[in-house]
Amino acid sequence: MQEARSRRTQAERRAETKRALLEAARTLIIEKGYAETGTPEIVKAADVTRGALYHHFSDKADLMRALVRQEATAIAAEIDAQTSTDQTPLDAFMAGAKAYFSAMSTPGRAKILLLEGPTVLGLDEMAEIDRETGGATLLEGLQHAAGHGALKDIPLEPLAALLSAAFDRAALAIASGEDRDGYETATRKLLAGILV
Amino acid sequence: MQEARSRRTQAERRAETKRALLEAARTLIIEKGYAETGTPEIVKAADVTRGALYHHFSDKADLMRALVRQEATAIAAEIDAQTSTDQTPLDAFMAGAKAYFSAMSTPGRAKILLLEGPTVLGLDEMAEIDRETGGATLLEGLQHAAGHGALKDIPLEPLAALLSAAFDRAALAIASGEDRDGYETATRKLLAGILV
DNA sequence: AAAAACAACATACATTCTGTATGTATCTAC
DNA sequence: GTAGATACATACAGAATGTATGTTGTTTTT
Repeated sequence: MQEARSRRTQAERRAETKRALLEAARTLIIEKGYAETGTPEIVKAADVTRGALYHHFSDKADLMRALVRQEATAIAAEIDAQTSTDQTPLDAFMAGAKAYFSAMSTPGRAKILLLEGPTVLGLDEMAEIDRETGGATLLEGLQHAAGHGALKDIPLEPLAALLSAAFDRAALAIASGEDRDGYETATRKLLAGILV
Repeated sequence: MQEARSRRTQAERRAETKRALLEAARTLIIEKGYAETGTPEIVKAADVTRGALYHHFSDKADLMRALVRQEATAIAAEIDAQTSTDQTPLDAFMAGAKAYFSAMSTPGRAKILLLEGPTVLGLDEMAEIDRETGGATLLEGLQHAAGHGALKDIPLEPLAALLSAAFDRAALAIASGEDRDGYETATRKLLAGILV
């Protein structure tokens, strides 16, 4: 006869184990960084064994990959939820920027997505994850604004890359507790300059 | 009686060993990344032993620190050498940006200073190295421009951080072989917008 | 110029991590 | 209820890091 605890479906076991691993990895990696966090430590915090980890993820980097995807998806969802009705292009961009700053302020997210992620997975894969989870919004916004006559003679893809980097930097600063108003003002002025 | 090869002064031995270690580490870390490059591999390429490495550097990260300092110093020197007579603020900034892009195009530098460095040493220490090697130029330029009436109502330190991030992103793209003209044009437009 | 002192290495070792291989328990399908 | 698959556990091999200790080369002292 089985204990009452037992009788979980495979899908449930799977999901619960992966969840526990991701949560443990998230906490530890945010606290100490990817390289300084060993798999023995992760599985101990998750209360599973290394066997479970390597059953669900091909290696340690693959666990990090899942973590990055999880955070990227969460950010995209939060931003989508805040996308209000369009105003002027400038206001629309600023609304997006503010939503991004807020979403990135969830403790540890900036570290995972902007610091550890790129070195562990590489820039190319990070860019692809960004694309898949809906990160092309900025370029689309610029193209939309360009369609209405603005941004003459500015190559849009490089511009989108520059602005994206600036937003990331602002998000990192704000998430680190630096002057939020200052960064938002500077961001607005930067955007206002090119949107004429 | 000693061989002709012998009779090196301590300072010479020291300098030569450190040079060999830094060169080997540089090549390997650029090629495979910091985490994937082991100290056994580094000392083999440098033709010394791990004992020498740990005699001159407190640990592997300390070797990376020296490498980052070396590249940061080299970049600062290259930019200083190219600083021409001042034109308009916009032209002065663009001259600085172009010099930065060129200096960062030395193969591998962008990877060391913009990718591996921040994760190994942390953002705070990278910022300090930047400061020591003369990286405050951008903020000083903005303050100078602000003294002549421009940049009204824009907090300068956040703005400098945003522009610095944009420049880094451009440098990384250009060093990766992407469209240089496009990034320079976008950079100029971004600067022109705030310099009125 | 020999000896003592010191700096620059070299070697050996203990610990820890990663990934794999193999074994066991739990669940599903028939 | 039994066969097969899936989820997990345990054991192991290889490699890397940092330290402790030994050795060689250089400078200093007398």
